[in-house]
Amino acid sequence: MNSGLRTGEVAERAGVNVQTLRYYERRGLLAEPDRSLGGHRIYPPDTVALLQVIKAAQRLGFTLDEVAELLDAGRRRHPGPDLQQRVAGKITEIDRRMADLVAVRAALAEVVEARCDSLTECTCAECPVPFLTIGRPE
Amino acid sequence: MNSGLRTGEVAERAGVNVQTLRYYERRGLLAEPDRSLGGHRIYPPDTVALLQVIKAAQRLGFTLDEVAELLDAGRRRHPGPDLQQRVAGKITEIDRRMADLVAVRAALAEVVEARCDSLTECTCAECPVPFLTIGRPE
DNA sequence: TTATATCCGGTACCCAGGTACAGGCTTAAG
DNA sequence: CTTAAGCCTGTACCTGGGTACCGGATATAA
Repeated sequence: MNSGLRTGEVAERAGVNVQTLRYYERRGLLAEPDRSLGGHRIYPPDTVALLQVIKAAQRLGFTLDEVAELLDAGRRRHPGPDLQQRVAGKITEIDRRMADLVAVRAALAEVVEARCDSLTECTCAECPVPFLTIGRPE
Repeated sequence: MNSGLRTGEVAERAGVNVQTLRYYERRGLLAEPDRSLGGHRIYPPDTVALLQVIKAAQRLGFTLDEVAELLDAGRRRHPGPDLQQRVAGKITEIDRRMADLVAVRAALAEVVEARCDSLTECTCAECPVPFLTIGRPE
């Protein structure tokens, strides 16, 4: 009787669109759930948490493919250095991104402080197009 | 004789595709340049720098629309608090993003340290699904 | 002058990540 | 039992940010 949520319930609780559930299923992020006799999906309740994990990872710049990989690298036990390695790689990536953000934040803060009037041809001698050198291509 | 670059030159120097120049023109990021008698675009040399600004801004998470706005908010003088305001807004956004990154970095570092074996159901008591609470929806 | 490299505009396509719609079946409440 | 709400599959479409291809015109060097 209890446990088992329908698509609509899962979607609402996780704050995603119903279609998105099916999309994630196709993409391999959500396992195919059991079905009711009539063919309706019945999700285990922790699906909501899983979706939150997915969304969190996504907000942090992982693509859906990466999320999928991470999840199932995690699921097939035997820790393996696999997950460890991926995670380490991601940390490096994050560090790079943070460095970029720090740089741009500084640049933007300068723009504010100096009361710059333009990003491209600011007239205040002190901030010669601060954007130019930021976060250059890898 | 001198000054005035052709699409190919600009593209190469700025490290972008030739098509991208035309695309940016359509999007209003690049002004329509002068043309040769035969109709070929002739760009002022600082276009290369402008493209670098655009690319930098983009890497930092501004959409092309935002970049376009920022650029022409900047171009029409009378500094106005307009640019200042937008920039301040972006700083706030960046702070949020950095906080997220810091959080996830910490979470990932824990995963590594604790030798977690899964992101969703790690067996090591100390790291109960660290991802879950990170960077929640605004 | 003629070959070769570029450029032109227009249109079509690509990828990621969803979202919408149509037409039909299922489920839960009354 | 009826009926509305919800779900099903399949397919089409959307946004953002480009990229590719076409047939034809231009530019430049030998």
